[in-house]
Amino acid sequence: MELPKHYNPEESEEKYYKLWEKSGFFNPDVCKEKGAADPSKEVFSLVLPPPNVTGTLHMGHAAMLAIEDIIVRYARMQGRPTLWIPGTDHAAIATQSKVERQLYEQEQKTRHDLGREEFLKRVREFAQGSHDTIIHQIKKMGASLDWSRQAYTLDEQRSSATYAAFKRMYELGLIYRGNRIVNWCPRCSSTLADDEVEYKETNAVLYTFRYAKDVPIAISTTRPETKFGDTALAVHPEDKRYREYSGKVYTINLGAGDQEIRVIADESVDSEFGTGALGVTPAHSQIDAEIAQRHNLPSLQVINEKGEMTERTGPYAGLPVKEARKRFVAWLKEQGLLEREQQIPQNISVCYRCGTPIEPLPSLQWFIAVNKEFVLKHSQITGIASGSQTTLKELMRKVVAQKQITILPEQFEKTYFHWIDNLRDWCISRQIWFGHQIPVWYKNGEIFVGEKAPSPEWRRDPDTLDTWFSSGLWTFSTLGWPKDTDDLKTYHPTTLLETGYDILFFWVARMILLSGCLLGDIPFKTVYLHGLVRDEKGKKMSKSLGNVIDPLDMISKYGADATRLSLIVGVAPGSDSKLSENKVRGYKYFTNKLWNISRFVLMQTEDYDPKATPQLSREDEKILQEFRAMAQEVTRHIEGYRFYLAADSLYQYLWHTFADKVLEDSKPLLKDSATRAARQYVLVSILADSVKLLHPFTPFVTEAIYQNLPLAEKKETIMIEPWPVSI
RNA sequence: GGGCGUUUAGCUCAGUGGUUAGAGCGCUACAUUCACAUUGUAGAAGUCGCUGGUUCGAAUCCAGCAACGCCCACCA
Repeated sequence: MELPKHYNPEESEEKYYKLWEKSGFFNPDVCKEKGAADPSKEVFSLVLPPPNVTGTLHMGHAAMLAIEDIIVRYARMQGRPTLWIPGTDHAAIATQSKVERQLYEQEQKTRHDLGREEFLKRVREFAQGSHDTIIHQIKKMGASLDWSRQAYTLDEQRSSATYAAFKRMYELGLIYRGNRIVNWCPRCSSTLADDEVEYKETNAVLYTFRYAKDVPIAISTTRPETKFGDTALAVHPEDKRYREYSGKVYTINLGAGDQEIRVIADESVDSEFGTGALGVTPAHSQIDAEIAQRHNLPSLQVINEKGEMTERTGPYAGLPVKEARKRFVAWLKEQGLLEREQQIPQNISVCYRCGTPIEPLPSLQWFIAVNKEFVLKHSQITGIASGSQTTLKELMRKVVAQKQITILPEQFEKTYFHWIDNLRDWCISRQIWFGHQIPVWYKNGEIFVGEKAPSPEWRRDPDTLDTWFSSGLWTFSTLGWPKDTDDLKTYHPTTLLETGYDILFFWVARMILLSGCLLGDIPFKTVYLHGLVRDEKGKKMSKSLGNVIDPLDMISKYGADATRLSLIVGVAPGSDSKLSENKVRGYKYFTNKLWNISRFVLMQTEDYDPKATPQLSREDEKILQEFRAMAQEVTRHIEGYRFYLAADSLYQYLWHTFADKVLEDSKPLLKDSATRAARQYVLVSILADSVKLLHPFTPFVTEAIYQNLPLAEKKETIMIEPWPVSI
């Protein structure tokens, strides 16, 4: 059969993805049924990190899909029962803000103008649209996901898992409600978890002033307007300058009534900074709150959830913080209290979603206690016996420290431990509407935890859960938990988690926490982290820079196979990579080269008998041996997650050995009837095994070639061909 | 402030103690009715960041330094 002169990706991609879906082999149950998977072999399971339903997929998603599909197709060709679960994430804050922005741009309305129900309807519509686009894009990449098991963090089953998880952790005493300093985003009007806060370098003014003329110690601050909430003045215990004042109490008036300021000594004060004295504002600073706790100081809230001054601040009440700062500094000057104004660089904390500066506030919120002891009933965790006491932090640390979970590349284990060691309680309540509404009900000071109210008089907590709480259940909520399903027994813990290093804390660590707590087990055995896909200059791709390369664009211009290769080759695990259209084009040339290699072989083997076993020459043997050596090397690279080297070896071999040397040398031998049959055998077998080795990387072109090969026995699809070498 | 990483050809990157350091892209010259011009052949191009050490031998191991990048951290 003769192939067309140039490979046409579009045609193959359309045709073969349909064939694969129809075959059912994406589903391990079908593979077992039809004999394509060996039930006695170790299962391979992987969850797709669910993309956010905030829009469309970018090159980072494409790279993730390429890597995971390589691993999954390889496992499947090993004959292992292989499950890759697809799904999407509702991404609470991200999605809600996106719809809010649209609503404001298009209709100048806020979510409050629509009301909770109507607004949520809009968000759901938007999410559905994004979902459909995303699924289409995933399929375009050739990802071999089991669509029969598709999940969504906010669908019925995942929601009931989320509520069940909350209830169990509440009963274990690990979820509690508390009044604590939280990271408050005034724009989102919601709390944020510690790791949802980012830092931005800015220039700030450091004001040095005295509370009053008779207070002997000046303080320095960049937030003078918070000083109405000060209840102490802290100095270092060793600081000789201030030792004599320790314990004194001053009554001051900053223009909003009397305040008592006690001079205290605390180790946490840096005597080198500013005047070496710190105004303690327990209500608006985490560190001050800790000092206040140690010294039993009262806490006065002077800024509210809207970022305005509270009633307590008298003439300043109702003013936005910036305005209050301006007026208060002017007042300090008038009073002759201001000693110095100084420009300093400062890292301010901002919301990771909208960039608005964070306002630390005391607030009544739900938390997960990471240091609290609890009894782990059934434990599969090394070093923690069933029924023994542990803490979430200990559990998270142990599974990695004892190598029950391996993180690759290894350097990220250090980052992980560093994070665990600094971990504080996780604030999981959010004051937004889109998401899982907290399953807690109130009536006359009583609390009931459950998905449904015991009777109609109970009022539900209006807040929703942090999106990472539900996605943290992903490895088991997708398998049917809290029900004890066959899927859960068969596929959990999952074999591998493959994701970007940027969500190591957000997601990976949370999955370890929640799986450990709720199942007493690890969620996955290995974590493989990939880096960011940047533009050709190494800049982050972003709409505002106009340097975004769209995966669908690349696929339609150069094909999915070329796009996949361009995201794999030259990309070291865990490090960022650079992508240019030129690189994609280069791999398009390769798919075409492969196509023409096949065209040549097929043209030379029209009279080839696949059942014959011709006598091979020494040269023939040598060529086959060289191929086998390469095939083993490729296999070892895949086993070691070195996909960049595996793909490169195949590229080198096929182009510069097989095409440039073997095929060229074969031309005379094919013309000679004495050597023709043996050479045909050599070419067909190397080509057949090569497309199998390449199939995980470039599934479409290899399927197209496979379907045309003159083989004695052929499967329905190359996808279920056994891997041609073992190591 | 703490931690992590990177530094090899113009560009992107391989190469974890052993002969003259490799690939892709780019560049130069030549070829071409041949499976493929989305091609082939040949070629130019590197004091392997710097300094010192270990060794018969170092891009590779060790120490120090430098530049760049990233992560964590509420010097208020």
